Order: sequence, then C-alpha cells, then structure tokens
Amino acid sequence: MATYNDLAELLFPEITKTIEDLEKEYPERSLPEGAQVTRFAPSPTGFLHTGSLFTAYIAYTFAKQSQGVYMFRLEDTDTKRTIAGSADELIDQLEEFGIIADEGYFANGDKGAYGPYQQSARADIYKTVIKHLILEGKAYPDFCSAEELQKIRDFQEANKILPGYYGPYARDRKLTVDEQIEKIKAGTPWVIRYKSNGDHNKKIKFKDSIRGELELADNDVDIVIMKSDGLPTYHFAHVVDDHFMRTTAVTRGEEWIPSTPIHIQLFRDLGWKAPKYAHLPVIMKLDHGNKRKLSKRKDPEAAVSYFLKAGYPARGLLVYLMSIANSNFEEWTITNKSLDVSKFTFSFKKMALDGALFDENKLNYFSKEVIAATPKEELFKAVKEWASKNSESLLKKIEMDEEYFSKIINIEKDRPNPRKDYAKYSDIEPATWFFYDEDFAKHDALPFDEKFDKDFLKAFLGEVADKQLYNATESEWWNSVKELAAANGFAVSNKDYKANPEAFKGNISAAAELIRIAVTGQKDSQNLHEVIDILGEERVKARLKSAI
RNA sequence: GGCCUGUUGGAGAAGCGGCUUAACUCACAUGCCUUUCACGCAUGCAUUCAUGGGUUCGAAUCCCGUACAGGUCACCA
Repeated sequence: MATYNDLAELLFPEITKTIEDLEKEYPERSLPEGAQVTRFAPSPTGFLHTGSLFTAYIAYTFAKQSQGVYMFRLEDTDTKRTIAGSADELIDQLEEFGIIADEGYFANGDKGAYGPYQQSARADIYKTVIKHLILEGKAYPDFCSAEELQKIRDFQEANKILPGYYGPYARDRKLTVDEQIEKIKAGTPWVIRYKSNGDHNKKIKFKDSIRGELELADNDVDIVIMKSDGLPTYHFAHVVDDHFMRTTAVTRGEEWIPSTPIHIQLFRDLGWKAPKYAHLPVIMKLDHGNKRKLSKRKDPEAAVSYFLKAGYPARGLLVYLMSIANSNFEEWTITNKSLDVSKFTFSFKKMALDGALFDENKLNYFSKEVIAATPKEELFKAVKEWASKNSESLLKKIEMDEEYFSKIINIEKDRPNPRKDYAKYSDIEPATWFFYDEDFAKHDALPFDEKFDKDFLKAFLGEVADKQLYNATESEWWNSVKELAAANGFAVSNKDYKANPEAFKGNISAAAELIRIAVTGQKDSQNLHEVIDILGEERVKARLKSAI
C-alpha cells in the first residue's frame, strides 16, 4: 500500500527543501519593539486604482511611523489577467506619491532578503509547504473537472444546501493514496486542495485592528491551494508569503473579511502565528442614489493617473486620503498649521468602518491649500515637471521665459493669506492666458461698459498708459491711477460717489474695471498692480492703446 | 438565498447613558472686507441621529425586530 510519502514524491519530486529549511532561510526579523512589517500586494492587472493607492498609503504609513518595514509584493499568480508592464507602472505611480518600498519587487530587480517578491518566482516555496502538507495528510490532489464541480454546485443549489467543496461534497477527499497515484500516473489533471478540519457550525473569532472582535463561521471548505498551472491561489500564497516575509500587519480591502477564517485556519494548522489584520473600508461613489465602489470602467477618478494627468499635486491627494482615513487628521492640520502628513500619527482605531464617498470638492480644497503653501521655487519645478509630461502648450510658455512664468503662478503668494487659485496644475493655463500675447491676441476683446463713449475711453486709457506709474509699489501705483481717474471724472471715494452719482462718470471701481479689461481681457483677474508689474510697461502700454 | 458588516445634515465625520440647545471640516447661501476675482472674516444651513418597539428618572449612545446599503460565497485576487 502506497504512503503519503510516495504521493508527495510523485507530485513534487523536484522539491528537496523542507519547511525547516525555509524557516532558516527567512528568519524572524530583528526590529525594534513595536516596529511593523507591512506590505502592499497588488496584482499586475492594470493601472493603479485610487483605492489601491489608499491601501498602499496606509500600509506605508503604518510601517514608517513604527520604524518598520514596508514591502511591495507582486501577486502575479493569475496569469490570464496579468497585463504586461503594469507592475512597473504601478511602482512608478506609487513613487510619485513617495510611497517607495523598503523591500520588494522593482523593475530592475528585487530588493530585500525575504524575496523573491514576485509570486510567480516563488513556486518552489509554495511547493515545499504543500509537499509538507501532503506528507502530513493535510492536503490532497483533487481530480474534479470544472463540469464535475459545477454539477456538485447545481445539486447543492437545487437542494438548498450550502454550496462548496466540503465534507460529503468533497468528492476526492476520500480517495486512497493508491487511487490518487493511479490517477496521477494516468495523466488526469489535478489541483491540490487543503483538507479542512474546520466545523462550519462553530464560530471562529479574530481581532481586526479597525473593527475589533469579529466572529465568523469556521471554514470547512477544502479550498484549492495550488491550481493546475502549479501556482498557488491567493489564500495559500498570502499565508505562506506573509509568514516567510515576516509580515506583522496585513492591510487589505474589506472584501477579504469573509475569507479570513480560511487564512487563520491555515496559519494555525501550519503552526504559524497569524499577523494582525486590518480590513480597510473601500472608497465609494454615489451612483443614482446608491453607494458603490469606485469603478475603473465608469469612473475616471478611479484611476490614479487621472489625478496625475490633471496635475493634482501628489501631496494634495495624500492629504485628502488621510482625511478619509482618520477624520481627526483634519483638525490636526488646523491646530498644527501643517499639511505635512508624515508628521501625523495615523491610527486604525480612528478609522471609519464603512467606505467614504469620494469627494472631489474636498480634494480640491486640500489641494488648493497644498499648492498655496508650496514655496515658489518648488511650485515652479513641480509645474514644469507636470507640463513637460502633460501639456505642450504650457511647457512652451514656461520655456519662453521661466522667470516670467514663475512670477505669474506665484502672484500674491507672499501675503499672509495667499491666493488659492489652483487645485491642480491644469487650472493654471485658463487663469493666466492673458499674460501671453499670443493667447491674448486670440481672445475676442471684451466690450467695455456701454455708458462710456469711445472718445472718452480713448482719452482715459491713453492717459493711464502714459501717466500711471510703472515699477512702483502698489500704493504709489494705485495713487497715480486714482489721480488719473479723478481727473477724468471718476469718484475716488465711494462715499462721494454714492452721495451724488450724477456728478461722476462712475466710481473708482468702474475706472479700475476699464483698465483691467484693457490689460487682461477679463473683468476678474488677480491683483491688478501685480499683473501690470509682471506684464511690464511696454506690454501694458501696447494693450491699453490697442484697446480702443 | 446563507453568512458578515454598516446606517448621525448635500459630503467627510465627532459623540459611545445625563456636560449635546449634536463638535469640527468641505460644499452651499447671505453679509463684511476689498480697485475685480481669489483670500480672509462673520452668520445661516440635522428640533434630530434609518425605522418600530423595549430597558432607564434620562438614549444618537444599551437590547430586540424591520428596512435599506455594502461585502462575500471560483483552479480571480
């Protein structure tokens, strides 16, 4: 009669290592007390999702604030869904947010002593553990075809029995080793299933860092741990990887809660210590009155690249995400007058349990704050960097005269309350086009108030062009404008104007508006003095004179 | 359908049995400031905490039912 040993050798003849070997190869980490080892473990199946960025950011923050280790692990076991190049894209985008792994998979090779960090390269590790389980009789080959599995499921559904491959429905669990060997030798395709010893009627308890004590039915399904392609399923890979990578805290989406009993069972049966779990809420969106997950297909904001392309500063998004993660963060930013997220102490306990609705308004708010608080030089660099990737027309303008451009985007920045015009870099061009003659010429001239006749406008604007002060301080310049306005029949003080509107052409605002229209082509603009100062005497004169 | 989780203003939320006439932030509205806009400042915006019942002198806060929402039941993660 054949033994488990015969089976194991037939299944995995190439595996010579044992679990003990692996334990030695990947020893416990020696880290300071309380240091957390976390990881972000995406599948390379497309671009970086906003929800993934959130998850990665939390894992990163948790590791960093505890002086721990943050890893990046590629879960590329689903070869059918893998999209070539997406892994590197994921890493690149994460890097833009400063989320750089201490250890993990990188485009130019792994970094760290607990690798490989790519599941497809860890097949031997998984097989070593599986061989061990086979030897112990805790796992077995299953020969059911997809059709046969479907039959079992149909039967269960028809009879209102809990669906799944478990207990009496785990057909191949009862095969003898001799039968198993015979089928393998006959070339029957197989997968490896884990022989669950769980009882569905019993509850299993575990502590979630965010949700507290959770109680779920124990798992009794003989889950597949190795697929027919020789690669592990998520459940098994998670347990093996996070054990041998010595992960201390697993942060993942809340969709994993129902399968956590499987993971805990696996850890327990393998004699390993399970990590702490933190099941993160998912970012949602309101769709016809219902909350739903951000969808890659329907929602542009589901892709991180959307924000990057629009020119949101990375920190703006990060600040927003942190405000969702820990709502006390917002108060912290106010009392600490800081938007430096890295100084804030994040806590799982302060996390909301249900998914927040993505709020573009709030993102814009934080992003404006971030941009307004960014030092001039740094802002200039960031905008140029963005333009070089995303906006040819803006880049052209920047390169024409860098100093000029820098002044434009930093208007009224040195004041106690700086302007907050831009939530994203793509807001810059529509707000500054008039600084560029080429664009200025393209725009139709905005009409002046009809109550002023042409001769008067010509005289007034001509006088302003020639006589207003250039290269002066704001008050000097404004005084000169006021004098000219007064000489042309405008009321300098609003009080005078209100007392006797008939006596004047208009109040000083009306005069300023005429100048503003002539110079900027719009009724609203940034501070006129600074605009004129930046445009320069020559250009201002030309515009005032051609306005008529 | 089974199981899990959740439900406080338009949004993020604080609150966890009396200090709450429900904090704070965003959005929105109005006003002030101002040469316009933006900034800033001020005020307003939930008589009510999904709903029905119970416990209690007292409930958003504790218990039960109902409704609604989300998640999950794969050789996908």
